[in-house]
Amino acid sequence: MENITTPQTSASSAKVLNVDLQLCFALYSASLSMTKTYKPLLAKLKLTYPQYLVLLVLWEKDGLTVNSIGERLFSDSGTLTPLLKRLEKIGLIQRQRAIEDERKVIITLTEHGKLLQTQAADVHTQVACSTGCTLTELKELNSQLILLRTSLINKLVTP
Amino acid sequence: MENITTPQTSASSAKVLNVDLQLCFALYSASLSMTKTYKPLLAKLKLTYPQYLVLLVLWEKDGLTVNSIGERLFSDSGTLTPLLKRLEKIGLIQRQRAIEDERKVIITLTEHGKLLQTQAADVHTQVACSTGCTLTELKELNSQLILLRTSLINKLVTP
DNA sequence: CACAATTATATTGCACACAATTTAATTGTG
DNA sequence: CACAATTAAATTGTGTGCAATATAATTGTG
Repeated sequence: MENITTPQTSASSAKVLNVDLQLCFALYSASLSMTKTYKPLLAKLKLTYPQYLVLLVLWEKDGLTVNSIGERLFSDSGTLTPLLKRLEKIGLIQRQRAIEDERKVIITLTEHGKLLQTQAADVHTQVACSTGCTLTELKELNSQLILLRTSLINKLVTP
Repeated sequence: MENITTPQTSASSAKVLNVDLQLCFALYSASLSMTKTYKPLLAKLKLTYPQYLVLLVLWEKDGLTVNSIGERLFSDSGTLTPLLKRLEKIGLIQRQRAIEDERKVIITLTEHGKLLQTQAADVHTQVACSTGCTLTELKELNSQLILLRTSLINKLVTP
């Protein structure tokens, strides 16, 4: 689309414009496409993708606080509180204040919530197939995105 | 985190679970981080990232219909109509029905909207720097994400 | 030309994402 | 111990993202 003649040192030149711009959009649109791919599969379990992420965290380690879940998923109480209330409403989790520190809310899976893990197992596989990527590709892309995310988050806190 | 012993043919094994799971989440969280990186930069221009994307499209080619913009950005009227109304409200674009086909709404940049392009030029560069990637890396990641997106979208229409 | 089908946008409703503020509990300090 | 500071969630408000539906204009067909 445009010819980049900048040397391969760092992405600081004005010529970078379109490349980085394209990357951001590629990231943004690929992420939305991924969510759309998950949607019909998760709909069978009556879940949204963010709700599914919370369950993944809880299936790995149950009884976490809202904050711990938020740290794992890079989101805060403004997002999590209403989401968790919905998960509670459909009977997948329980929310209860910690006895030793009543500021904390402990999230626990119900039996139904635990059982859902088995049904959800297929979901991953189907999405992985839809990516059309090999395992190696998935793993490489994964590492690159994690590096990118780390870089972006670090620049956020210390600009 | 877990040992994958599946051969490198396709991502269809049950062992894939956590890897693809990580990729989807890496994509999701990297995309959100990117938006957060843009946020303070775009706030100076009183823009959100999706609004900025619409302007990018219009700066490239003005006078498009809602649909054309939607095709470019992979989004529909449900998202675009309110977004475009906000851009109109802050005086960056104009919305007017096409005279030859009154179902269509033509989006045109105002003078203010055109002038904003200059001020927005810095934004790309700053975000590119925050990625901590070289140009080569940005370009490669970009291509991979486009491939991934294409694959996902194709699987969506023909499952 | 009437009228069903199609097309383009708008509307509605729900679920995030996130900044900013509030509330309530706990901790630290004099 | 009182009280300011801190911490953990919840709340509020704005802006998407998207499915489903509605509305209005245009096109295709008999």
